[in-house]
Amino acid sequence: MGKDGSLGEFEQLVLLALLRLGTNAYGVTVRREITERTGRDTAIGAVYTTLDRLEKKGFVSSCLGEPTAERGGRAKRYYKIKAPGERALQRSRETMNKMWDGLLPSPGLG
Amino acid sequence: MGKDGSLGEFEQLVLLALLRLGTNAYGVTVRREITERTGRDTAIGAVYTTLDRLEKKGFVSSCLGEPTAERGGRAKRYYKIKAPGERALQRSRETMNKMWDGLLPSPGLG
DNA sequence: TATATTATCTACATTATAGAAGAAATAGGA
DNA sequence: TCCTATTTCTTCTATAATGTAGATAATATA
Repeated sequence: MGKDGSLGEFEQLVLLALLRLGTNAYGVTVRREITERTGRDTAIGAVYTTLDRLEKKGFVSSCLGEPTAERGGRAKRYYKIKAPGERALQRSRETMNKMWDGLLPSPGLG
Repeated sequence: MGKDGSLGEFEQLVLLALLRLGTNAYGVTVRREITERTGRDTAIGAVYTTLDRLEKKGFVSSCLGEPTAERGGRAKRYYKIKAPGERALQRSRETMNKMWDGLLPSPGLG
């Protein structure tokens, strides 16, 4: 994170996935949400390391759930975005919007 | 750059600055454009290293201009975005849009 | 025991950031 | 004129933060 608290590209995708998934956000669903929605093929390891870092920064919180009665029903670690995370996300969006503002329609873009 | 050619956050800002500046895009003006428009204070070194990388990837081209008759009028290196750069920029934007889609208005965001 | 689902660990590549140093121009006074 | 200061800009070097991915481990049912 920059000294100003700005987020990286993938960090933003992960935070957005948390928002979309609501109470069902854990490693595997986060990865699936990003892959299905954007077509970007991400490794599961990338998702976890990013979630770890976001938690260290105080942008998300996590808690371990209960195992479920199904094959491979290992306990999941659920993640939730926190207020500072939402604010950082919003700032990143606005930064981009300001740079894009008025740029479309334009030759070659749009 | 990811194997898929995705751009980092700052790389996007720099490419957008090139688009905005047109024929007057060089290190110093790129930095100024980003700082003034987004409020994000960036070091000049960061701008140059990013421009270098983008050129190596074939996303921008550069050429050295003529010195100008003014104090400190050293020759500037002018940058221009290339078609692959514009496409990468557009893809990055769309990826984010897909994740943001339908998320606003939402409690805490907007 | 085999297989499924998920988490954790480890290592490395790519991007981001910043400061220091260098190059090349004019300004201005001795 | 010549020297030094100052301005503008680029280049170089080093380090921190993010992105990526594979291997390993844990824990559930079949």
